[in-house]
Amino acid sequence: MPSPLPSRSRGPKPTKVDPDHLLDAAQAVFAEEGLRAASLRAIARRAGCDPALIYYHFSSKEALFLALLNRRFPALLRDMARLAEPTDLRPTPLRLWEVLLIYHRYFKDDPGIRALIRGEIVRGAEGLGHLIEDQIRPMVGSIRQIFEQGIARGEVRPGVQPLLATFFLAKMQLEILDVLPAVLPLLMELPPEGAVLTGMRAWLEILWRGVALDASAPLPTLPYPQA
Amino acid sequence: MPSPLPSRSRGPKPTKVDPDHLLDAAQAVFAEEGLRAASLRAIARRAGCDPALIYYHFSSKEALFLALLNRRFPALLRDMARLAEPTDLRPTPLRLWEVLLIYHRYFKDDPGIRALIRGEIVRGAEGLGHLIEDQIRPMVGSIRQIFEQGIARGEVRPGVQPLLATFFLAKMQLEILDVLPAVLPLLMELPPEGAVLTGMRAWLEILWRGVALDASAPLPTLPYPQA
DNA sequence: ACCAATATTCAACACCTGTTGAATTGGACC
DNA sequence: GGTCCAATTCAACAGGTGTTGAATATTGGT
Repeated sequence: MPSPLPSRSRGPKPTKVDPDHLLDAAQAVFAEEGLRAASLRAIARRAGCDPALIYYHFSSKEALFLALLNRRFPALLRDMARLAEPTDLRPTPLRLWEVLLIYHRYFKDDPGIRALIRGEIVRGAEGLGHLIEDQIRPMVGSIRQIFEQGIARGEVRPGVQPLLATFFLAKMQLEILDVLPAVLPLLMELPPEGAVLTGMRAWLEILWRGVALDASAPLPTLPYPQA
Repeated sequence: MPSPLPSRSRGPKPTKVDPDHLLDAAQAVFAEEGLRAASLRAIARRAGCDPALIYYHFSSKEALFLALLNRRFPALLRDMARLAEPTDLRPTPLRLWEVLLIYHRYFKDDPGIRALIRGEIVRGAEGLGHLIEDQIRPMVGSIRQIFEQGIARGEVRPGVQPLLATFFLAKMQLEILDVLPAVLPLLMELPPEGAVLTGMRAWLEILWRGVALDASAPLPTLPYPQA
């Protein structure tokens, strides 16, 4: 008979696929493929479900990505804002090191977001742009304040432009997280695991000597993140 | 009659579409869209011809892109190698400034290649990777030599790792060319035209103070490129 | 035991992609 | 004036993309 032979596989699964699991899969695929090349079918495959299910939980691919951003940024912004409070009287180089550590903490597992910040900003605001800017502007503001306070406290040279210094600090940290582990082993004997921390440390040394009022003053001891 | 009604538009045009014109169009589209998103149809549209014509001159999209690289890199590598010759006894900061200027000269009109260098290296060698590495390795080598000579001449701190310093110098220059003009006007009163040179200058000041043996020594006067 | 809401899949749509083979034309040479 | 080659276009292929509407199981409430 040409009966529509009921396929067994539809309907809810025994264990629900909750949206957070979808976000995990999406993050992984965005990380590997980049924002544009990551396909919903690949994300669905990773999550072990049908592409259409993504549309049950999120209204579009873009919405899925925005949800990904909103899962990560607010906490990052909070940490960054706390660090920039003027009541924090620790030496400026130490606070800048903390900035790098916060970056490291929030971005190390998420090349997808890094790629977005790195690349998509360049192309101008294509839909996502304005929202990213909303997230990035306060972050930039916090770091900038640290530099400004550093000048006011006589630790940073007055000639240094806080905004440019912020740009250098933050941009390079993204490059260190992204590119250094891939490139350093190719060109030198350093193992990839150590590359990031070695790079961060060398970077802060150069940047700090570059902006410090007294370049010959030694760096304070920098706390390393717990492995 | 169902005669095949001879279409008028085939055959050679009055003015040939030479491959170089195709490369120009490809460069423009790669620049705007990025390597992956740039379509052959868009390139053909820009060049005013049919997509199939591209396959008459180049064997594939990848070959087209490689031809683009080969049009730019050799001259860049030559300039960079000449700059790194040990007979060049000018002060190290001035030579580093020349490195930035060479970058500026060769890359300022080609965001496509910059995007490639910035992004595609990260994803590892997917076909293009190895060739890019062949072009980039000698470039990195030249800059590194300048730092090493700087140490030998007592201008650069011995503690500085030449390879990491090279990484910082070169990477940041790409960011300055790409991101700074898009971002600075958003966050500060600087006009976009001045952003690149202002950024380059501030960057060299910080980097040089960061790596110099005597951080209090003034920078030599830096020649600006002719506008 | 029924019913409604929820979570899931299937199949298709329209469109875009790199690529190719055949058809066609213009110009150069003899 | 005929012949050949180089340059160009057309039409199609096979595959991938985001997205949607309908069909279908499962679960929880009453």
